[in-house]
Amino acid sequence: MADRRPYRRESEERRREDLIAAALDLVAQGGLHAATVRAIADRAGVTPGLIRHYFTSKEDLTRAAYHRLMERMTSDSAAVLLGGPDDAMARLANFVVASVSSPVADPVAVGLWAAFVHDVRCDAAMRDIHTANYLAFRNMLQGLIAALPRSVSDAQLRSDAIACNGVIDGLWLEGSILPEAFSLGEIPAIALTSVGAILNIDLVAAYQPDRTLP
Amino acid sequence: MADRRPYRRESEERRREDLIAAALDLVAQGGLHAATVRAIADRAGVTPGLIRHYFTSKEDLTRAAYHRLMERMTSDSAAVLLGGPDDAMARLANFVVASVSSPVADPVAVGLWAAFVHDVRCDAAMRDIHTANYLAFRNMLQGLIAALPRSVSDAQLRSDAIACNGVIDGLWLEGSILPEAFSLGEIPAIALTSVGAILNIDLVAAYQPDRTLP
DNA sequence: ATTCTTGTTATACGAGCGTGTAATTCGAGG
DNA sequence: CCTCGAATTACACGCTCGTATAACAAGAAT
Repeated sequence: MADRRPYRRESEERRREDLIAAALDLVAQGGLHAATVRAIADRAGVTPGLIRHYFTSKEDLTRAAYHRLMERMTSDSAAVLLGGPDDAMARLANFVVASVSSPVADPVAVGLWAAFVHDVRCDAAMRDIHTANYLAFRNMLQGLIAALPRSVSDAQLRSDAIACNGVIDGLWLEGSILPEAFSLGEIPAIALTSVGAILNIDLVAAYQPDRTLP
Repeated sequence: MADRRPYRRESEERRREDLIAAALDLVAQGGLHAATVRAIADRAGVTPGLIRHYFTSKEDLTRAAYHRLMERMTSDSAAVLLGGPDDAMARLANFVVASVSSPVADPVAVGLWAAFVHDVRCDAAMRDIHTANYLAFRNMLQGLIAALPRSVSDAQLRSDAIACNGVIDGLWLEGSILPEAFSLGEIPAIALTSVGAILNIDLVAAYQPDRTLP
């Protein structure tokens, strides 16, 4: 037998990582139907058979990819809290702005996220992944709200967090799907004003953009 | 040849209608990949070939289905305005509640909507459909806000509409994807409070549920 | 050097996809 | 009642899908 394709052995972690990244790239670019086993393997630089060596089925890979996506989105939002100001209002304001700005808010990210929504509804494992990450995000937000110099009941705190999460998600969605419908900085400004109105504080004045970046 | 399937001739409008409804049903139930030409034809009670007689391609049918879906969602929200109270605040309150309640807010509807998001990003025709319907909804909301007894600038009115639309969309999304995470009536109540806070009015008191229904 | 494990490639299979094209049969107009 | 256009069915084609399985080779162990 002539020329068989040469290859290098890699760690399981590395291979799973590459396959997941390839799958997410393809879904982002061409939707769910573009992420076929052959295309994923090709982009990851391996042959299709290898996918079934690391994932029991394509569905298994899909779940892993969704898990990774949600992790990335939550951590991108949380990143802004590290090294930021200490003031509670400023921290909340920065978090709100980051959540409706790039890279969290991004046409590709929304398309990617939407591709999995149907499965979240129908697949229990997918729903668990979603629930955990949704609550993680909301609790992060609730923690920031709780740190504000106000005194409200626990029930009120929960309602405030849901409401603020709602307006952030809604603006994230609209700004990402239809970016050309809004002027530059319009969505972040509206997000600050709205969250401020819901919590009855002046978030616009509290916003402290990161001056360590150009 | 023996037994060929009997059939009745129907109007073009009726056939297109049935095929679109069948496609939407299938996407809602099993995602985009479940809406194959064969499955659509089967559900519509015809044979696959007929689809290409009324639509130039499957993509053409997909666009028509998305158009129909968006129409339905907007008109479901608008329906609450007909025959409702005359008071501007009450009209807005009812509209807000309807937008985050069944049938507008519904797990199936969200799954259906999400299935098309990727195409909206990549297909110009799909994006046009989306833009038109998004703006129609937002303008309807803006009209309700403009009718309130307040005096604000046009720019402020636009910002208010975007913000209210954002919180409505966000709550619609979260309540529909994860209904079990909220208690009964929690989402509508939060929607009223939030929109009221953004507009600085008491929407909760203004809400007048339709008493003609049981 | 040689062996052995197993990560990796190669290849095949059946099912289902969207799409063309020809054969039928419905039902309206004469 | 007959005719005839066209709505509808029937069928085949080429392709791609996810999966199964066998052959191979890389690299650590000896």
